Amino acid sequence: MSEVRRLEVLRAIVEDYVHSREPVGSKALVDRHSLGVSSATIRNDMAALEEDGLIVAPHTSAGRIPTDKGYRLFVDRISDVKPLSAPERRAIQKLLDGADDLDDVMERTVRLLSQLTNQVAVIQYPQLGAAKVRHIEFVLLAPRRVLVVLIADNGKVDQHVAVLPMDVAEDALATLRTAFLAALSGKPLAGVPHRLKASPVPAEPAHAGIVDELSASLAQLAAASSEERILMAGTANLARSTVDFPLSIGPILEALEEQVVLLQLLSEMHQDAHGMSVSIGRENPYGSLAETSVVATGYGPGATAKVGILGPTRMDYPTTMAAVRAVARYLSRILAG
Amino acid sequence: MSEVRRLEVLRAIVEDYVHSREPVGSKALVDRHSLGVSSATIRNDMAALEEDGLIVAPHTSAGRIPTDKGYRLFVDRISDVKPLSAPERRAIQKLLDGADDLDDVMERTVRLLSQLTNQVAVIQYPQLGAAKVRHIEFVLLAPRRVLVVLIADNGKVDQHVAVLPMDVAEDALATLRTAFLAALSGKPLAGVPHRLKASPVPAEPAHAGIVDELSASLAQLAAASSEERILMAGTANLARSTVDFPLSIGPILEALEEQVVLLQLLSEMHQDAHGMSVSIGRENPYGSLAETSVVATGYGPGATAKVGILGPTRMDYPTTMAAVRAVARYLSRILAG
DNA sequence: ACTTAGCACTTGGACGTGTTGAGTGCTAAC
DNA sequence: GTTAGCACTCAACACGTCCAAGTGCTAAGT
Repeated sequence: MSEVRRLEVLRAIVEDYVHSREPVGSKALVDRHSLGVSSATIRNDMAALEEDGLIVAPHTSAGRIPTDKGYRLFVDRISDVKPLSAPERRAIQKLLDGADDLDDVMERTVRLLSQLTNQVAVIQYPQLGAAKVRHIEFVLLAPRRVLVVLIADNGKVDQHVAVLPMDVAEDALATLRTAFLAALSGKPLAGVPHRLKASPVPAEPAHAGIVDELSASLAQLAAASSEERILMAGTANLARSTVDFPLSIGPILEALEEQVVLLQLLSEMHQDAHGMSVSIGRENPYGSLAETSVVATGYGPGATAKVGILGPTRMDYPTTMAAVRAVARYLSRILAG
Repeated sequence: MSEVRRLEVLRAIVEDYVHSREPVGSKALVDRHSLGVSSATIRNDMAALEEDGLIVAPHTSAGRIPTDKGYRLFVDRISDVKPLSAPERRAIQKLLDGADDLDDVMERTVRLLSQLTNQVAVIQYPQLGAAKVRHIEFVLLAPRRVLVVLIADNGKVDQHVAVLPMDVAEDALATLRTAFLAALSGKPLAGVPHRLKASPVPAEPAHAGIVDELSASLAQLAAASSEERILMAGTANLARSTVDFPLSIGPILEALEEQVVLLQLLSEMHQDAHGMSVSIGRENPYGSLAETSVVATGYGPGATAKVGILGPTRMDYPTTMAAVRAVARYLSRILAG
């Protein structure tokens, strides 16, 4: 019983099952693939594969379907990534080159990826802990309300309305801005809260309350800005892929809305040799995503932020992985340029 | 055959059907409601209601369910809005009072409303065409890349990266900023593109290309900023409400991702005497939302922006309308304060 | 030591049939 | 205008039968 043929059989089962969505039997296999042996031999191989926990039969007289473990072996050892078609590559390039804003890039990327894979696409904003303070702006909205704007050197802008304990003049505010800017400009966002606490910005006693309030706002902004965010697209694709299993769509949508779970999931995934992260079915610890696989990869400087897709365990891994990888590469290029 | 009893029967049918999700027959009606007449009489009334197109029978030997027209009559003439419970009111107040940012307010509102109604909640950002330019900022990111930030007086901030045709010094940029600010400060966002075109900001010949580029960026920003945006939450609720009709969820999710459709829909709805807008089933022109009703109302200054929910035609209109109205009122109060 | 043909066995799904119960419309009496 | 009574319809359910796909096993073949 040759070892390599057994893997070949597993590959055939995975490919057929992904394609047909139906358990695949020994007869069907020898018909569709030229394995050079009879169905009886295949049956023996299948029994061995089942013994190893790589495939299961839903019921006695049905064909086999891959288990999570089977998919895992398939992804790790059997499948070869198939490159994208030329038109697909052109589409990626064309769409992403048209973007200007960071927000725009993120949005286009996630839409593109969801269309390319027919799955739900998610993208994590570049992690900003390493980003530095580029600019600070105070804008007087009303006598005691100041819009505090913090601009990071990677183009991300966040704002927050601070309510002051007393009135403040425009020019006093401008002076304060200069002081804050001198203290923080070029410093990493992540260190802002600590820095403000350790060495407060000096101020006339009359303005102490104001400075405190502004410091608090800036600290909060810096924290919020280095907090991670997620964008997603293609949730409608869920409906198609779970059409035969409509119960499961609710929990998945919930998990998607709960960004914390997604962030956790993305950050916990460990990359393989090629920098791709794949989590299959119950490999992830979230019950509501038990039937769901995630294919992701890092992008951008240091490949710290993740971009990827989320779909049913029964998915076309080679093609999906190719799409995710290609998009991430273009994306990194765009962000670097 | 009394006219008022016929409406009473319609009301009973709507209420029972919304509650049970099953066609309701004459016998069940007299059991659950004390109408004071026999089932045979109800049958006559039902026949009349069906004649009027207010209810239909899915098949010969089944009970009746309301038509869109039936729901319409129910909403317009029969139902009375039931006030929210005290705990619900407290929850609204507590949650919304904790918000600071405009973005934060929007997000909290939409989450709250989706939880309150168990439906998909949507909210349209306050329309910004009437907002005015509060502040402009140019931030040099790289030799020829300038982050253009436009701050409106309602607290909304938008940014865009402009790529200049030549290098520019920090101080020259500061001078330009002052010039732009002088020209645009306090002017309505909507008028910015035209204003820049009609009377361009003066510049030394050497900076002409730069000024053009910055003008274009600002014009684009102003246009994008007065463009309408939508936030939504609770899509997972769709799964529950369409559990017996899983085919329909896909198109609805698509429509939700296509913000243009939603904006169109919200803006086209006409308000009733109480300021509420209700669109029932096929009353809206979008095929994919044929089974979907929308309950919305305006909020904020002038009640121009809309907030509301979206759910199956078979929904509890009185309760839903009460929740939407209450949230919109609190929201208006918050934004005004 | 593998491979293969053959065969008995299992079983979900498709199909046909009968039964039931909720619900209707109609008619005739009140 | 209301009601009791009745014949009728039809989806839903429960069975029973049949069939095709698929399996595991055994014995023979290379």
